[in-house]
Amino acid sequence: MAVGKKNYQNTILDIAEALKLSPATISRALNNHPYVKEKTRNDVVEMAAKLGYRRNLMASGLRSNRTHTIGLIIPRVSMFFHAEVITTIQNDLHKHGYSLIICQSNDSVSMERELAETLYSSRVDALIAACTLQTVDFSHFDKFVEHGNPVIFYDRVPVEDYKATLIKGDDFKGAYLATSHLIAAGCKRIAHISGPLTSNLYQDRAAGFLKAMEEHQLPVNPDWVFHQELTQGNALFAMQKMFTTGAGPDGLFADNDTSAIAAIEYAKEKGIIVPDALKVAGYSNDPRTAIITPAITSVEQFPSLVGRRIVETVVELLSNDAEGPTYKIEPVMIPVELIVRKSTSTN
Amino acid sequence: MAVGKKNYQNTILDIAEALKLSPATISRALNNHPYVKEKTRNDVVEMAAKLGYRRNLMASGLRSNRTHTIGLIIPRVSMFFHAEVITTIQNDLHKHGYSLIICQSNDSVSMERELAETLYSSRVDALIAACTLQTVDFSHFDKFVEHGNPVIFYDRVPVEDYKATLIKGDDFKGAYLATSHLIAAGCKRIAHISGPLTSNLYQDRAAGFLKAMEEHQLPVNPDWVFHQELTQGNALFAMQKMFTTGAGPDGLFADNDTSAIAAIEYAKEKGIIVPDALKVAGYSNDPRTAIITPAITSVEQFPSLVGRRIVETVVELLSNDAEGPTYKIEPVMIPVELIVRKSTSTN
DNA sequence: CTTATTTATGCAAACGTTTTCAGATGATTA
DNA sequence: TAATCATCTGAAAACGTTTGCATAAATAAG
Repeated sequence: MAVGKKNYQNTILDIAEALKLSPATISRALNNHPYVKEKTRNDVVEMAAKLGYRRNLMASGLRSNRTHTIGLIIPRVSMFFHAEVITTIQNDLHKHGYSLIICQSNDSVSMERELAETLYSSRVDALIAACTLQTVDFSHFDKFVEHGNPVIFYDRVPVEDYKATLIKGDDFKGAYLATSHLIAAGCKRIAHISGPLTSNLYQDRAAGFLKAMEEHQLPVNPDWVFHQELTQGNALFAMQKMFTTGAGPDGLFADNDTSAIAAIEYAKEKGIIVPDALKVAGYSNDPRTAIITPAITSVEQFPSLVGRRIVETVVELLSNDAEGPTYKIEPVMIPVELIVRKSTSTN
Repeated sequence: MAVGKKNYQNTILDIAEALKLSPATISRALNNHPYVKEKTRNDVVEMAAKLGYRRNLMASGLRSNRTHTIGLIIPRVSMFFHAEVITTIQNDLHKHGYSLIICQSNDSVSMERELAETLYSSRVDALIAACTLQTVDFSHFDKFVEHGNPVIFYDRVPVEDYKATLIKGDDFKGAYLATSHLIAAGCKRIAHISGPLTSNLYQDRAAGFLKAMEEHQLPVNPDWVFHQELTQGNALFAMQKMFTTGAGPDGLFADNDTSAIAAIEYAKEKGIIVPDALKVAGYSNDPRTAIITPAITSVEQFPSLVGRRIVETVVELLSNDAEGPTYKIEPVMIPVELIVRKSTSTN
């Protein structure tokens, strides 16, 4: 049940001693400093490998003020969109020699604050954040900005001006496309299950929805517009509310796929035929939308493109070694695309 | 487009100066050292808050040889099982004051090696790893073991003896339960879509499958046992192979849900009625199994329990500050449970 | 052949903590 | 009152790198 702990360290000094060189030269050799003889460099690299040397990032970070580590704060890793984004971010960052510390806020603002503090303690070179839906105060990110560390917001971004880079999907357009599509498919009485308006995401989607309705002079029934946390339970509740009193809607635009799926399941149970009696469109193109019967029309957000853009931005901002800008003024926009499936078909 | 970079640091020395104390006292106050006066401690904490001080983890880690950071290597974050495990690990570790560095190997052995090196460079206090299916050589983890850092393997674990802690699901039982259930539901000709036998996971599941078949004296058709990467494409290919020549199987046990889902979709397309003509069971209880029609019987692996056990183990091993054991000899077993759904129903 | 320049190395001081050791203060006991 | 002990604090040395400055060796220019 027990085993002893060896504690030998292979440091730069061990290599120096073995080669009768100074630690400074070893450091330079390993960092590809130009002023080090070819042969010396080879010797050093060889000896390092032989001794199993691995740079101590704490020592090097402490001295050089760069950790080659990026922090990431997200609401949950398990959401499809975020999982995809993370994957791309991590892979791409790795190519550039950066590590990633991933933290989940569980959609709690206080946790988000704590995590920001922790990541600051780790002195990450930059911070990537998809904030909580409730985050309206962004002061916990100030320290990074003041310290000159790039901060990149994506998905859920601050509305006010902030010295950070924004990377956002075209939520207005996504909602507009989905709603217009429902209208084109013949829907006249369209409901909207929206997220809370504290987040820019849902503000934009609500605007896109309204714009499409307005353009086709369709009335918006206020009893059919829900601003709520986008959970399965809430969606079922909304469906119940709409379908137990009088004629329900003939079209539904849901701000996420979990809600759309719940709606479909409610409809199935109540014998409401989708898409004949009710057409449904969701958001995010979660893989589940393709599997359920009927498959659900949804808005693709290109998560891996989001991830790629994020890394591009981070790397660019960090390469401005000394005195470059620490953020981009113009937000980076990611396109959206409507993926049409059975749930909105007309025959 | 540009913004200047401020570079003030709030260090322990700033607090010391402001309070006319020595840095040593500040450090002790912040670390709850017993020998520091109540009032002093309060003053320090207050001033630290006022100055927005945050401990520099690199400096502290360098000195104290503890980073309070744990490394995690997994094949992919986007797989449901892993996403759940991660979530729990991260949340629970955070409660104990540890951060988590998550790395994806993308199921590539060479990437896994690289990541292990990187995490060693970061001098994480412990390493948690779910290895690649192809990982048979575990030497890249040796450094951690030699250095006295706990290594915890889960899901995919080394078969040979290794000075690390193993946390594994009861794969044998899971496969046995699923197969027995198919047999009880009347299946006589059962196929098995298995993963590659390089991994203990699939060895155990294969054994469980065979055991159940044997117990009921059912013959195993070698043409209906596939050892392959568990992708959608491979599963479709397997289905095609089984159903284009002669009478296909009347039962299928798939080692993951992606394969089970692909099988259902193949069956739907070819007009093979599930569960009447073919019963299907999967593994992992992916949320998609509950949504697809028919819903799929699958083996629940309790990912969040896995995560909880992992953290318990890590914390315990790390609390043996100086000279405790660095691993547990007995593997920690996580139970499984068969979740029965429509895809195996008898009427 | 000297002098300037480039290339290659070493010395030593940082980086911000923690921790050992010793010293100071105050309380308690002989 | 002196001696003992527990409680507090400070000085200084680490931890393993990187890097500015100085110097040495090799090369180029005058």
